[in-house]
Amino acid sequence: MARAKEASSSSSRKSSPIRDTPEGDDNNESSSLSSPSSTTSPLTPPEDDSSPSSSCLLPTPDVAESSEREPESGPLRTKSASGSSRANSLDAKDKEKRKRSRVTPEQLVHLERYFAMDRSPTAARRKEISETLGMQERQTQIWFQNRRAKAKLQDGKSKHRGGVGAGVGGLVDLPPDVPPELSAGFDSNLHNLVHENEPISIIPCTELSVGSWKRIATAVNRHDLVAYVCETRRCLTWFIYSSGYGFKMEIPFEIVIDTKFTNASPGTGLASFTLSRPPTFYLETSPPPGMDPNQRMWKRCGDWTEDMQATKVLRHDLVGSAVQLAHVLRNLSIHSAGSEISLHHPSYRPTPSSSPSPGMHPHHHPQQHHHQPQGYVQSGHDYITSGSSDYYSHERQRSYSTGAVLMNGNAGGGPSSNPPPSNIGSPGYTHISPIPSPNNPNSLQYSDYPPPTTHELDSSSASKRDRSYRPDQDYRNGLSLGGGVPTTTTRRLSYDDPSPSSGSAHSTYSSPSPPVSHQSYQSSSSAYNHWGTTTATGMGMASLPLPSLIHGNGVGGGVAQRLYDLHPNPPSMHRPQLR
Amino acid sequence: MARAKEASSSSSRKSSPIRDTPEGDDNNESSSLSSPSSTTSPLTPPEDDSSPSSSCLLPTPDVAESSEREPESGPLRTKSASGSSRANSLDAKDKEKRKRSRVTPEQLVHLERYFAMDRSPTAARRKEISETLGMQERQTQIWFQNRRAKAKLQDGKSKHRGGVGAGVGGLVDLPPDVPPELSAGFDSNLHNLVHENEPISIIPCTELSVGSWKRIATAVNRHDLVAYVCETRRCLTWFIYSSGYGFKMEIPFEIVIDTKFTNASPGTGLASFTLSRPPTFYLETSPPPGMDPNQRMWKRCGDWTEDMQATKVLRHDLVGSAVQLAHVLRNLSIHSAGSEISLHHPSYRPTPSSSPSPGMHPHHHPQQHHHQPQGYVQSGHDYITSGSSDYYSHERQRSYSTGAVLMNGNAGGGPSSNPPPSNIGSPGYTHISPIPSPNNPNSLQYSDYPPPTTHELDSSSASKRDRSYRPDQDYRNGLSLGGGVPTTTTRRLSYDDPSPSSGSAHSTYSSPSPPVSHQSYQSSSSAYNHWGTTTATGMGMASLPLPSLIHGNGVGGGVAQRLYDLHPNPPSMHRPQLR
DNA sequence: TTATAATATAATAAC
DNA sequence: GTTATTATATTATT
Repeated sequence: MARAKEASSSSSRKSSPIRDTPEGDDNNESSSLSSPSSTTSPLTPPEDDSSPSSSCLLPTPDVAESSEREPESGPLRTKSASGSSRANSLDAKDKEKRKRSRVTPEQLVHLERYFAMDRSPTAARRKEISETLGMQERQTQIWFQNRRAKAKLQDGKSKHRGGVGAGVGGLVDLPPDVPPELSAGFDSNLHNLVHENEPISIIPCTELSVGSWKRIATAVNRHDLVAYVCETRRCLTWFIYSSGYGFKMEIPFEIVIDTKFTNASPGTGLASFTLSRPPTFYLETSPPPGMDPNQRMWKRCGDWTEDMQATKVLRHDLVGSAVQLAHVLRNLSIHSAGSEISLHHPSYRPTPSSSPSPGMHPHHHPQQHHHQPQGYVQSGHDYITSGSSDYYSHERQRSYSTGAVLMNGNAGGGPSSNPPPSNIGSPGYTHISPIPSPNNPNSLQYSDYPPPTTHELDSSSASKRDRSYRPDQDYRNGLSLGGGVPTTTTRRLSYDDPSPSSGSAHSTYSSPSPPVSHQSYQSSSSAYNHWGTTTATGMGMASLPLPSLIHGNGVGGGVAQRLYDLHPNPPSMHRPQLR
Repeated sequence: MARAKEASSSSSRKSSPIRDTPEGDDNNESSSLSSPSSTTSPLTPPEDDSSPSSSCLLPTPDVAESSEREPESGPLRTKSASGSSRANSLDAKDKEKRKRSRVTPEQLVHLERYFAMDRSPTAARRKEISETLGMQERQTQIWFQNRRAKAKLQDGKSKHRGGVGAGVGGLVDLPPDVPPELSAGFDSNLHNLVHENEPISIIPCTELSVGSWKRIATAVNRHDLVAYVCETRRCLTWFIYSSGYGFKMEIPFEIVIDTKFTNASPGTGLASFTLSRPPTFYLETSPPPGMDPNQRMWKRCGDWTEDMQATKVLRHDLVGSAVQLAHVLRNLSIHSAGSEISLHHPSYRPTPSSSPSPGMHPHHHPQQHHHQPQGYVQSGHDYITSGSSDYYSHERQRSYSTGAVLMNGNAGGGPSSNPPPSNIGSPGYTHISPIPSPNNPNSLQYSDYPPPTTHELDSSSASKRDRSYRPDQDYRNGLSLGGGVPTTTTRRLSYDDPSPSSGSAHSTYSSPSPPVSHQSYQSSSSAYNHWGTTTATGMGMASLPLPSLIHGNGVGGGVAQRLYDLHPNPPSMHRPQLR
């Protein structure tokens, strides 16, 4: 589809490239010449000079001659032009074109954010970015290229120096081997994305649910779900990136009345937080592409979760790094003695339809009941069955997780119409988004689940991403914390029964019911097992396949959408310009 | 074959590179870093993201957790392995292999030359090149691929810009639309191949004969026969590329005592040059693959034509672009008034066995008589019969021309044994090459002529080449000069009767006798008409189908060989290392 | 000189 | 073998 075109267009790179001025030349070959020249080499080069003359004389001698193309260029090439003698004659002339545009500070801010979200945007995505920022596609492509190179360098450096820290590509995998503490902001991109003024500690996580509202980290680099603790401000924060903008809810330590930690799979745990009151919601105030750039700020707003569940449901379940979560809970516990420590350490070689592991009793709030998916049956494809080998090979599997909410409330498959005007920001926001709900089962057919091996989900980038193996981004640091899970003190002050909502099933893997959030209802198909598997794999989240960027409004309908961008119903479109 | 393997193997690039030290340290902490920015800019100033901060501090984890961005392909990455935290340990091993090698300047020089000769060498050829240059086959393959892509881009560009000049594939076919003058060097590859220090003007040509020695351009891109004029040095040059090395003979304007121009077919003409003395011969001094690369130079040497005919026969017949040739002759004529203008404009729809056209009286020198092949009979496939439609479709036809001389003197079909030591360079060179001569008619059986549509000739690449239509290289720029042929002034100073040797029959098409060189003689059959056809096509030269590289030593025997590399008996192997 | 826009090329991967 | 894309290496620029 569209993609193809873009791709093609991109190809034009050279032709139209950067510069408006068609100039082009190219030829280059720079390399060729460079080498020769550099060299020492005696022969050919020398004589060249003579050639110059030739160029003048002849009708069109050599190569490029292209001189025609640019009058302006005089500088460089002029002389050499002739180059007749040496093979590279071409080269000489080449250059010139380089106009070297400069990204504006504003653009830079956005670019960095996009980069933080996805280091290698697809052509389609690049195009959007380009349009949004008013840059040429080629320019954007190059920017990302260089940015990746830069990141890599930095990573390399930091590693050499610091040793551990920053993972390879600037991604922060997980705590290398021994990072008992919360991982700090190792990822500059992430910090940039979150843009907090206070220091924060990132909590690697893959899934967050509040009532039937759920958010699943789509892909490794997507940073569309980030949890962090700010000791300074004494609060926990759930950051969500959707449609190019950020949303977050802050939970002051003080309102956490109870916590519970459950070991989900090796290295992965489920932390449940019970609050005494709803968190505080924020959305980003980002400057329209063209105006005051660096001004991104957090602006307080009303509950942007679907049905405002976060206001109604006071239990938050976060699946993420066991170590990190345990650490967080421990810290919270400091304030008061906690209790309720649930170490559930499922065997790593679970049998496909294993029974729910002990201590993993799903529980959910009353409010969410209406959203409760029911009748889920898992027949199980058992990824798990493969045994330990799967443990690390999960990346090949796709995350079946989800039965998700569509991005901008785009229900079934049609492109989303212009989403409801920003409900966000307005406290009284009533959820309007046409999220596929149980009521509308058709919007999401589980039958559509792609086969396990497939992981293509982003409708917009599917074709292109297919080949995106991208080794460099693939660091799965198994962080095998071993099965052992840190104990956590939990304090329970009240409110609600700590049993997690059934819908969220964070217990993951051993539990037969899919983690799929609210709309998940449904049926029997074996496909539902996937979750268990996913979680089982190392950090679990890493294995989530969905790659592409969210931000898509109308884009692909149906299936693709439901897969990623799961539960975001955040304010769709509050940024008109972002398209 | 091997190739497949190589390709497959490569997949993981990154894993190992970056992080060598697995160790990790710890982290430090946390928060600190993030807000750094706090500084002046409220939000995230662009810079911060970058890294600075992060790089310093970051120990570890964070976000992503997961690792890899997507499960997808899993192939390679087994990764799984160790439980240790970071996965990459393993995968590292798998791939990595291809670390981005860099071709050396020396290799580049050779590669460019090979490329100039043939843009798409066959696998066999690539293998040879690889061995010669010490590169991996895969590497060579990729180099050619990329080089082709580059050439295409450049061509595209140049075309857009300059319009005329450089033909599509960098080939110089003929003067685009209005180039009345000699086509200058539009083809950088060609110039690189010829490597003259002075500016030159290429004369598109397809066939050259001197006595019974004949050279036919094998394929469009082969550049194995290039004629050019160097105004600076005031000489005509016939360049021949064979076995990876170049040979040339220079004809100073001064020694041209007579010229004659005959129109052969639309756009194609035959220029006959009568000299007052033999030309000067040169061979390339190319550096052995491993040593001083750019050192290719022309070294004077003795006559390298078969039987040293160029020393004995002073008449040179060149078939090529009518316009260009006419222009050349005109220039030569400037020196003295010429005469002898023969405009023979055969009908373009010749009937298969048409009678010889007027004015096309074949003539040949006495000397060559002894080489005259005799008794050849051609049964004649008539390609020509197809009529005008063939005019432009000629490229699909094969050049029947030839009854050729084998490359390194390899007669019939067996692989050539090590060719005779360089006879070249030694003035007294006596031709030793076992060229299939009339004496050994069996070595070449005309009966083997492949069917008209096939043009596959290179034994090594035959199968592969079959489909080589190669649109991009096929520009027959119609240059439709119309049937009209430019008149040419000829000056005749003496020496010999201008009547061309019968053997060479350049008169082409209307003449029943084939242009086939020395052994051609022969007879009546309609098959001989092909020349007319070939020539008839636009520039003619472009239409010659034989694509592959010459250079073949022992490679295919028999038929294939005789087709291309026709009369090259140039010094075989004067470059030992080149194999 | 550093940092970054551009360019060029090796290598891939999907057709 | 072609096209598109990425990782790199280099160059040019500011």
